[in-house]
Amino acid sequence: MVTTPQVMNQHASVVGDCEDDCMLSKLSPAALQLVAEFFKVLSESSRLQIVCRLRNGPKNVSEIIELTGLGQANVSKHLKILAQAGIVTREQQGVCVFYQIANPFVFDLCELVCNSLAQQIQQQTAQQAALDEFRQTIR
Amino acid sequence: MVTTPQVMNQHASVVGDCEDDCMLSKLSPAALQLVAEFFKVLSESSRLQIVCRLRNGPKNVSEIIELTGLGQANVSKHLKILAQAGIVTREQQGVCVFYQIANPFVFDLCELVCNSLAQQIQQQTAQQAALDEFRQTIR
DNA sequence: ACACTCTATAACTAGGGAGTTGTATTGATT
DNA sequence: AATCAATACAACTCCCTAGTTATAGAGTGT
Repeated sequence: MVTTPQVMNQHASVVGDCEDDCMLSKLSPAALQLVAEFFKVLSESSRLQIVCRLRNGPKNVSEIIELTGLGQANVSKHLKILAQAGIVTREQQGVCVFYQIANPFVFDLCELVCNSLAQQIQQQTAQQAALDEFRQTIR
Repeated sequence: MVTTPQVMNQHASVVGDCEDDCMLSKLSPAALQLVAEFFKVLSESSRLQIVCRLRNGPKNVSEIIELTGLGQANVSKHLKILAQAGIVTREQQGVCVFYQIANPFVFDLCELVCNSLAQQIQQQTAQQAALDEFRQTIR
């Protein structure tokens, strides 16, 4: 299922067929697809919720179910997707299965997005305030 | 359509109802939803391709269509989604409409993901090499 | 006015994925 | 061995969305 060798080749070709002044503007479709798929894994609030719940240490599935309020089968599917994406790792201990964050850089990603969103909202509210002010001046 | 005021309230409540040792583990559902929606915008390779094409400066729609090979209506829809997410900005010049990256931090996001994926692949190939080596020793 | 180009939008189809329900599997307990 | 609890998986439904086709609108030159 995973096209690892192809990816490596594609990644090598990224440097090769560069016509623009910037290499990143001529990314191979396969590499873009990989990045997009990674973002897709993080693009569901349920999965994001699970990831956040694992922020301060490993948790087993039952704990995740209880913390998130999601259905058992649903959580199981999401954890599989997160594990396949390399975002979490799986470790069985007896009858329980513990999941934990594989690479904490996902929190860097989330923080970057949060900052950007906060900035956007701040700008919007500033514009709103300016509009309100203008509305008063013409009254 | 945009739930800006609610978001602000939710964001304020994030700090409030914190029971864990880490605030981020008790994120409000609304905030998570916003972050997830942002990731969703970047989770389509066509949109990611458009973003990458805009890396070295603004481009009008026709140029984007030509560079990406996507259909005209399709590109128009994607650009609308990107603009609504605040990833690109729109500027009309006569009959042409130029789009450009609103906040270059999206490239930081992509780079972080790329690095992580490259690291994963590297580990996988290392494991593959170890397996091949082992296979030879038992032959 | 007319024709032409560029961009946006509406309507439609097909495919994918989230959530649910039911079931299977695996480890622990008695 | 039997039972119970924890987790995974299969099958199903419903909704969302990417892409396409056709059309509309807006700016430009003749």
